[in-house]
Amino acid sequence: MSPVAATAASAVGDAPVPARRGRPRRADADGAILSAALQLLAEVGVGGLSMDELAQRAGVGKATIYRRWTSKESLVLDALHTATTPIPTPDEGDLRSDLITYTDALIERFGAGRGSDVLPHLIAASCYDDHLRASLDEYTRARQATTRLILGRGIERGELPPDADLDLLVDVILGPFFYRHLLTGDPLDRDFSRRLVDLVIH
Amino acid sequence: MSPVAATAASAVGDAPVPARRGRPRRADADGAILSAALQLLAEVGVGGLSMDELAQRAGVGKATIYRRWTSKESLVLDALHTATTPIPTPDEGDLRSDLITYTDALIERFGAGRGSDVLPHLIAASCYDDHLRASLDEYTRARQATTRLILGRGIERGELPPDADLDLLVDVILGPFFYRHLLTGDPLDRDFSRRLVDLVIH
Amino acid sequence: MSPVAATAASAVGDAPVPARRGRPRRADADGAILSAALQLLAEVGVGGLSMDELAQRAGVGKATIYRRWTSKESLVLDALHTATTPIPTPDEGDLRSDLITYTDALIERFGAGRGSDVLPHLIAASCYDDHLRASLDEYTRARQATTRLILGRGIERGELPPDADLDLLVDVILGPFFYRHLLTGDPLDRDFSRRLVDLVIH
Amino acid sequence: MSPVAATAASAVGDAPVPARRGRPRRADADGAILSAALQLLAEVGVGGLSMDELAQRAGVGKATIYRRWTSKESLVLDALHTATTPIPTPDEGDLRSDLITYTDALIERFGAGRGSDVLPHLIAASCYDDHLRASLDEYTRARQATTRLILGRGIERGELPPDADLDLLVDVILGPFFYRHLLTGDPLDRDFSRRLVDLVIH
DNA sequence: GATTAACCGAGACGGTACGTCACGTCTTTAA
DNA sequence: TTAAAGACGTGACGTACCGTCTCGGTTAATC
Repeated sequence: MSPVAATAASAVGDAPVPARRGRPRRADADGAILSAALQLLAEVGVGGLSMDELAQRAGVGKATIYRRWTSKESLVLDALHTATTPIPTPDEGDLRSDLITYTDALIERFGAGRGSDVLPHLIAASCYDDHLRASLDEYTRARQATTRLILGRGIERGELPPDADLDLLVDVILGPFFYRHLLTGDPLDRDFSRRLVDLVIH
Repeated sequence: MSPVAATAASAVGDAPVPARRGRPRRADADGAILSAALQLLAEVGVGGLSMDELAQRAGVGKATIYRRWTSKESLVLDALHTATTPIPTPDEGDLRSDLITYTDALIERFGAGRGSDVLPHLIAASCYDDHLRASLDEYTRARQATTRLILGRGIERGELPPDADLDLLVDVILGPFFYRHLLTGDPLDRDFSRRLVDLVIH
Repeated sequence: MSPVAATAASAVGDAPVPARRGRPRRADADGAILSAALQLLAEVGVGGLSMDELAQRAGVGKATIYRRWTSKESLVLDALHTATTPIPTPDEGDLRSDLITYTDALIERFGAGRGSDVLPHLIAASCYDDHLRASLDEYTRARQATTRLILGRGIERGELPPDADLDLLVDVILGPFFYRHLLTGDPLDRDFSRRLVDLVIH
Repeated sequence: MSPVAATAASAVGDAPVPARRGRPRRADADGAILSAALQLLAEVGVGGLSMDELAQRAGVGKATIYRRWTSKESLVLDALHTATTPIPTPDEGDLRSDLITYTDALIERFGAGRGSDVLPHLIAASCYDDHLRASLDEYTRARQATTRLILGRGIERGELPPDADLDLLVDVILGPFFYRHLLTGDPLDRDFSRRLVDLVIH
């Protein structure tokens, strides 16, 4: 989730200044808040992160936080976003290699937060918060799109039959990762990703 | 999770009676608490379930609850357990039928709690509570065992190769269900389970 | 006891304004709390006064109360203070008259709270709470000072010998009142005060 | 307060045994409870004395305590009683000496419990508990009776006028002690008792 | 000897109040 | 107008005691 109602002068061109009146928003507040949030996340997890503590660490008023994010969780999601470089879509000319490269990257990402309460907490919170649900969905959709892109290239290359059920294949590849991460706790390693990929593409 | 410090004569033999001293626990309190919890769960979800309200509805002191469960979530898990008949392991002499029967039952179970915050909440809470984690794992393991049993029969019948990677197949079948339920929100229906099963068993 | 951390410009000079930052304390909350406390005191005494009930009656959060007073008892003392006009120091030009006037006023004050648990409760609580002890002492000292002032004027007028043991006389006059009020329960009436005063000043 | 419903064969004579049926009360339980109470009183005062802790220390069930005393405070009063030898009535043939001897003894008794919350707590509790009030009154009356006896002897010896207001004198002597003990905290020492006695008897 | 009744220690019971914490909002003064 | 500060009302938390009530077991006096 992006900051709410960002000043969004954004676009390159001229934009004769939106003529915002009053004191301008502190430019560095977003950064201060997000990095304080990351620090706290690492220390106490989402469950232990209190907005009072966060505001104090960021040297910011609580209202400033609520002016920019609608909830703790959407802020957390943003914080993670800033700290996370997107996983690139591999394109090595070979379906199996691409899938393995991508799933290995996924594993690494999960591994970093192993034992963390972040994703579980966000999923739980998204039950009550539509904005958060939407933001979380963005990430989910992005991962699906990447996987689907890889699979699509496989079809183009004839590595998969043209009528392959891509929607299903995507879920079959990604589902087991999240299942293990969230529920079984079974190890997510390179061996697992290879066996999974080989199963899916025969 | 079973109530804390269950009488647990447990061990096989006769066990020379633990000779429980003091006033015994009210036998019907567990039931009263659990059914009040189920009622509240249906009304307000896990997030809205307060221990004060629960104690009042169950006609019980708060201490009585905390004496029997270590946390709200382990209680919730217990409540769900009492309200849930286990999904039987189908055995229709045919791998595909068995898998579809089982996954359809899973879907129905998910569907019953659609939009519910229960599973997400339990997963999140299990990050902080080892007992809860263990209890939740029981359920997870039970589903895996059932699936594995179905697949094992398939091997016996020659419907799967004898060296099939059962661990992986189990995750490939169950993973996508939880992935959709927890993350994508995509529909879980009979069509999905058939496509998934057909993919997995060729 | 005054509210904790009172704005307390206090000091003599101009004090360059403490420049209190943040939202100021609700000005009327003290009054609302104190008058709700008085109402509850009259209904249920100190022992029956619960902070939850008090907060609700005052239309205030519990935290707001705890922000301003350290304990129920110091709050009670404050409440009584606001509801109590100080007993004026009589000055009728005659020692006996002054003492009787003052002791009669004391009796009336005691009588108002007859059967009340307020003073006993405050004395007991002051064993654990130094702030409360100090506040309670203020009242005690004020009564002693008034009595001593009356006696001092008596010395000036020659009604008492110049070397009279004022400290002792003060305790001899006030002690029996509290002794009866707290311990014996014997009546505190005008007759008693006259006999006491006559004994003390011969 | 004596133990509730004491077997109370009491009266000297015959009393052909009340023929109590059932198991007799444990003879040593009273002692165990009282001494545990004294120990706890010294450690944490009346306010910090919990019945659970007391029962545990005495190696006794809570019901056993409540069978013998109606309240924590009456038990405390009893405990103090057992630990306290009564102050003897001095009779040295001289009013001043007798009073000073007695008041010095009183001071010593107060001094032992200096800073203690016992008397304040008992006074406060007696506002709600009539039994306790009565028990506490016994002590108060006993002190008054002793003082009055000393003064009466003084009248007999002609050291006080025959029409002296004994009720008042008693309160004038005892009142200041309790006033200082409970309210002012001023020192209670031999000097104080001498000055007080000399003031009262001229 | 069997029965009965009151006691015993242990500890669970329904309650009530506690003081703390975090929430998201509101209200100041300052920039 | 936004900022930092921090007080606000709300409401849940888990704990600590209260005084009562079972339990399974004694320990007498009565039958």
